[in-house]
Amino acid sequence: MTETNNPSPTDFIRDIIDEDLKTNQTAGLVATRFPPEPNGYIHIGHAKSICLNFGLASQYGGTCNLRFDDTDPSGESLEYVESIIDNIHWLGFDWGDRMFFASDYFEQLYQFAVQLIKKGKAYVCDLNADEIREYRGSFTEPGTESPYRNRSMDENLDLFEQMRAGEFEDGSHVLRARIDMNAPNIIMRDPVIYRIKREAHYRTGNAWVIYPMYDFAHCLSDAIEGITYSICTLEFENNRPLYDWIVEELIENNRPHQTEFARLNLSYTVISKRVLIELVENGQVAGWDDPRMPTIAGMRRRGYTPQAIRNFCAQIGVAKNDNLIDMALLEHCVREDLNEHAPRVMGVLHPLRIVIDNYPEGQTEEFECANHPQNPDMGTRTVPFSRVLYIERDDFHEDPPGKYKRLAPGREVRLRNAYVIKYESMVKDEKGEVVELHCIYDPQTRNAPPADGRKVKGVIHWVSAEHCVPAEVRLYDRLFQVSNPAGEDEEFTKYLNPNSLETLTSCYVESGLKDAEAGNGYQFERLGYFCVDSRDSQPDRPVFNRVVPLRDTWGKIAGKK
RNA sequence: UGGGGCGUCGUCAAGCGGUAAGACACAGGACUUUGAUUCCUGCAUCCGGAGGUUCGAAUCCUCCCGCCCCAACCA
Repeated sequence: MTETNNPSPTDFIRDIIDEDLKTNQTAGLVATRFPPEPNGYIHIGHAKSICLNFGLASQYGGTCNLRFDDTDPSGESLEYVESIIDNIHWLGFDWGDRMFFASDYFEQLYQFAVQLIKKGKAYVCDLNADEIREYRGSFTEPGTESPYRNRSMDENLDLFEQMRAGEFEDGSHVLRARIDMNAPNIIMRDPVIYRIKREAHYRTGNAWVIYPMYDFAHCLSDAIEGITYSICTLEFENNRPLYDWIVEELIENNRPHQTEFARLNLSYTVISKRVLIELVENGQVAGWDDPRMPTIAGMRRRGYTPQAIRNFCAQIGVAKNDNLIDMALLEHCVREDLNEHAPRVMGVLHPLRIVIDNYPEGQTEEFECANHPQNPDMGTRTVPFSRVLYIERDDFHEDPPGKYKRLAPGREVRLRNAYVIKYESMVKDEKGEVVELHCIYDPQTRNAPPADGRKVKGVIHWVSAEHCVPAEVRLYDRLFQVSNPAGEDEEFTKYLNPNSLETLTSCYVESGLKDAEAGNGYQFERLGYFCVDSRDSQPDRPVFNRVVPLRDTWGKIAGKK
């Protein structure tokens, strides 16, 4: 796969690796990992991390593991594991046989904990959660040592074994690292590394009632897998001293190192798993793969392409600045890819019936149309033409605004791939609404400019009423009305865009789209890119999702007035 | 408030002591049987602020200001 932009992106992480390689810090190895917790679907923010981790591995001839960080059974499930695997593959990355689960390391991790106890560096604490919090102190006050901090090694070993054996109630005991209750970094004030939780784990079932905490499991999982670069987001920067502490206590050689980068934020949406789960559970979207969701599944169903997402991730770069990336950049990447690859077709979203008065009744002819104006290799297709057509309601104006160059009383316009037609008359209903147009066509203009040299500026799309197929089209807009919903003080749902989905049920698309395959993307000329919905589309009743509209210079001009 | 991190164009982001890349966005223009695509052109005398070091500073030093993260038995 070739990225079209940023051919050789550089960033501070690559600088670090280059330097390490130069000074032989990792024996020439670059081993990364992508470590999702299977408690939700992955989103565009994860894509940034996936592109970084897998990208590094491929760039430096290293490896990137997929590791499920499944140390907290609540909320984790196989469904999520499967969706994550599917989504990463779809994005275009592969981990070969290097798929791992932190839960597979539970026994090893337990033994590491025992080792820590034997070194006098961990103890079983009987304080409850509230008490632990109180003893922890605050930003300004140091913590207080737990009364259980100085238990003997044997007692700790015995108690920890009992914890594992299920002798204690949930929450009654925890295993804590014995570090420093006065540490200015609160994370280092004897952090909890094991808790008792009687909850079935989706993989280990009821084999365990104690589970390791992230800080303990993650760094050791990295070490077990021989990870050289453990790349995570900025909010874990505070945890790095603990990461290093654990690794230094328990790992002799080839210790992994953590490097943090800024997570992605995207305008007009929100990409925190917690919030996305809420949207799904409250029914504010139709599911994890709702095309409005910033999830990989949602973007896929919407019609975004893996290449577009990868290009986007390359474009945004990797740094440590907090950021809010303009959604317009993502849309640009999507258009850029679709412009090159999507076949052109015609579809009418808001149909207006038009009769070509001088075209013989019952006659049909076929036009050969290019599937891509700039790329003849994409071939042609035939599109039927007849006396009665549908055009876009918007392409006719009874009283056209300035610079408008489409159809209007007295005007001529080119029917895309077909004839030039001229306005004759209109038919209105009792409400004064235009319901039908009558035009005449110029037979000389088939594939040719008007013989007398007159210029016809406007070009509009159309479908033949007799041949077209009815379709449903779903128009999507930004999920939120404010650029940074996560930054608002009030509940984010207040800023949901009520018009993020508009369903059009009486659209017509050209006949060739009758059996369009799910997932296929097309450009509906002059409108935008559309993708056959993978869930709801039927052979005789296709459903299209608008991936992204075409850039609309006219809309800007018209919008200004 | 203690600790950690970050401040370069509207949004991202290069830059690593030698005089501000690039992308998106935006604004003009050319071409066009998609008001699309493509193609030109413009868009930070200035790098959070103030001092200082230096022949020379976005890059080094000092102080100040602002934003983000940490007080889950979540990750």
